[in-house]
Amino acid sequence: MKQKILVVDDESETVELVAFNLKQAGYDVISAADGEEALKKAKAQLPALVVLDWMLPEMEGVEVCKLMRRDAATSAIPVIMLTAKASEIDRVLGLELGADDYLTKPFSPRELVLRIKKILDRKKSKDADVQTLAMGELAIDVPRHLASWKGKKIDLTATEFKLLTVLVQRRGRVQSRDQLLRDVWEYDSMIDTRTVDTHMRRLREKLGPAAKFLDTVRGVGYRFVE
Amino acid sequence: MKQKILVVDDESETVELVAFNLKQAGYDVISAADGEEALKKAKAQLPALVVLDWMLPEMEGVEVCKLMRRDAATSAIPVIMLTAKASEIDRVLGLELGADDYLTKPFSPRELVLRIKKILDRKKSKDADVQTLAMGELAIDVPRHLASWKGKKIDLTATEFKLLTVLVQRRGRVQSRDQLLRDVWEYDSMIDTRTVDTHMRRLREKLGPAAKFLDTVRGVGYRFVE
DNA sequence: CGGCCTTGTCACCTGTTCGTAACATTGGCG
DNA sequence: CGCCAATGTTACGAACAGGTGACAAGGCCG
Repeated sequence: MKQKILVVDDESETVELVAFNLKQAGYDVISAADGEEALKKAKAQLPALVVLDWMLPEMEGVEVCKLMRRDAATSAIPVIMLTAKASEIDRVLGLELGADDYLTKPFSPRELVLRIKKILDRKKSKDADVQTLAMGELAIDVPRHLASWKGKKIDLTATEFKLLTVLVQRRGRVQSRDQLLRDVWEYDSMIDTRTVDTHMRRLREKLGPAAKFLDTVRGVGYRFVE
Repeated sequence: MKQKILVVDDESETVELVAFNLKQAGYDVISAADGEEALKKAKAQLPALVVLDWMLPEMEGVEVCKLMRRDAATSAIPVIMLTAKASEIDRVLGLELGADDYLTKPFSPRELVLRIKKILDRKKSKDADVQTLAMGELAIDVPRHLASWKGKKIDLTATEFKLLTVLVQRRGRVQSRDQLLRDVWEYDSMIDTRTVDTHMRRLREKLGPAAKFLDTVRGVGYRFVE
């Protein structure tokens, strides 16, 4: 089964050049010429990776990247950015955007293919074992939506499960209530930050002995102990 | 503090040979003769690195490696595999297992030590970079919201932590009370500048011996000595 | 339709934290 | 040496943050 790659650029030459090389390398290619189209296709077709031009009409490539990260359906799709200015590189790779790699224009199509391959390979191997997280006796199976303690299943609601997953994935680091609201409840939820507390309580209740992993950091937020 | 290395092999000669050379090189060595024991010790003692024989009774070295990777407690520990067959090399280093390096038997103990050193050094320099401020024995980890003195955790409230962070980030330079109020308490707080003094006192109290870093500059403000 | 589960919001309560003021000490300077 | 301003120290009430129980508004399913 071929992996699908979405190429986003408003210059049709660039798209064609990239598409040709990627097809040659054995990938399926779909394309978009502006940000809106890109988002729609990304969400509808769930490509394995997105090649995204920094400069786009209407919406900046930056915006597209941010919005993709925000939507749970597309947040895990790797993004490679194409940029004209080397000076933007820091922002691209930084946490603000979370792109996985970048290339400055003009770029060698061959190098692009190589980098794509590297990212997809890395991701494939990660998916294989990272989808089940184990913390001592606490196990979390993300795709199957199952959590268990010492082999015994724990019944969690959708929100509780997502909250737990987010905390575990960032174990060690403290997450503020706002951050959790953004990442668990999706964006601009007009939700009271105290709601997080309530869900933490329910989570703790259900986790029982495993609740010891959930740490409150007064004045800051919550953390899953390492 | 010596780094601990776990050596796993069912042949006691090999273990002894390796252990001898590693001790000579300044490492602490623990050993295990089979997979189960290896997993137990890896989890309990959290060695800095594991040397793992490919062939083990009961459980294959491969299995041990996979299981270690799956448990969050041990997933970050580097593994070096010892294998008899050169043909297995691809699988070992491949993404399937995620070993960090390999050696084919028979191997030169000297080379093993060199490779271990290389891996541990690489890892150390990686750990040092992110957001962790270290001042001698005083360590501050911003995302984890942890402060420690000689490895021992210091309990700080949110404001104390932020005050310390700001001072450390600008170590060497004197910060006026007004500046600290702005940067730690945010916006133009209507707060008495003497409040800073009180917090400095609390901070000093909790830091104990590390309080020597906090310097009062009479008539000006405070400074974290370099 | 009715009951059950989920979820967001309150209100209440507790221990902790914070800001302030009052008092003690220190250090610079004449 | 003695004074005064700056800083250290102590104590305390108010404010706050987080835990907890209760509840109502949906949503889902039989």
